[in-house]
Amino acid sequence: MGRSNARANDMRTDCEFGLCHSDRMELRVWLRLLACTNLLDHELRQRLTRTAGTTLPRFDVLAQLDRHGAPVSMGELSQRLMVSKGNVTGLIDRLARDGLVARSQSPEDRRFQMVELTAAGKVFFAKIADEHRQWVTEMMDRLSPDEMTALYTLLAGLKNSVLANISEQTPEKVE
Amino acid sequence: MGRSNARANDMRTDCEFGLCHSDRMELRVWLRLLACTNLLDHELRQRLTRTAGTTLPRFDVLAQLDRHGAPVSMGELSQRLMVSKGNVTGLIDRLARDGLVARSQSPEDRRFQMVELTAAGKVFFAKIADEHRQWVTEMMDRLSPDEMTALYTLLAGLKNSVLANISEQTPEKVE
DNA sequence: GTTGAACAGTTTAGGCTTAAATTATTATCG
DNA sequence: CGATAATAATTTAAGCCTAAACTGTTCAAC
Repeated sequence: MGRSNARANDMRTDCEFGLCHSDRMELRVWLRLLACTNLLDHELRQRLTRTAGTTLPRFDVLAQLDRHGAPVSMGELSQRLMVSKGNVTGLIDRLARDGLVARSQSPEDRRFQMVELTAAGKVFFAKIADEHRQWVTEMMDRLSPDEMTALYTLLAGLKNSVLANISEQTPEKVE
Repeated sequence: MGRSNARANDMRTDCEFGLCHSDRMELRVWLRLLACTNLLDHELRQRLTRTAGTTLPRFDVLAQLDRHGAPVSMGELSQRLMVSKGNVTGLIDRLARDGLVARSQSPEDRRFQMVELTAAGKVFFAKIADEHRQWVTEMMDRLSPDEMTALYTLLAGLKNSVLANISEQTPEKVE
């Protein structure tokens, strides 16, 4: 924040000429990043709905539970999925209603609600997970392995940059 | 995806909990892309809420209206924003309620509802647009200009790849 | 032990989002 | 001209999402 670099200030003055090529680069990258994510996201949601009658948030929950392989608390699910706790409550409500996950109160600490996949949930997830992975692979098939690696690396840098500037803003961030 | 369980516990350090050695590169890129977008997206939403009492969807509507500079129909807004028409109806309802946009029925074809910024809407948008751009620039400040350019180019390739795989019609290519 | 802070989860109110059904208007065609 | 199709927008039902308030439960300090 206070470290907003010299580059940004130089651009402001250049804006008088209406060009600001470098200054607008960040916005361009952001908008293109958003476009890519939204395209993939919307397509994955539609395919999940049409072929499996489910949604991406539900899929993400199932994937987390499948990966972990053991009961997970609501709070940990919330952190892993990067969504609010209230949101998790609703998602688990609906997944439990459909018989795909099961809740159980922790005997050691009765504040904790532990969640895990039911047998039906495991079967269901196994069926759609492979399809999901194929969809993603397919939609990126025009990028070469080198391009994928380069993109992967650059996104790591971007993520670190954002994380650094977020934790500056909110220093009391957990963990 | 069941084969990934062995490494489940190693992944706690990162936000991309879906990652595993056995997964393909495409999935890793997708999850990292999602992580970057979500981080930026969530932060921008929070700052918009805290500093301006507004939201990203509302901001996007205002930006479109500001850019176009003339009354736009609901349907065109829907296309430009890439959201459903019903969604636009609700967004414009709330923005009109707050006095930031104005509706008017087209005299030539009474099916059309034309929307434009009010004077208050223009003032409001001008105030937050600059802040928004600074936030984005700031959060990407750890990437060099070369890295930004490389990322911008790679994302164009990704966008084209996705577009090619989701659309039967020939998509307009981005640079 | 009692009290109060900290924590896990739920509830609530409001907004965002979509697909599908509906309404109102315009265009087409026989 | 009149029936019908197409179009623009809204409404509806359901789910996703958050912040903030609230309910229990545990724990620590007195």
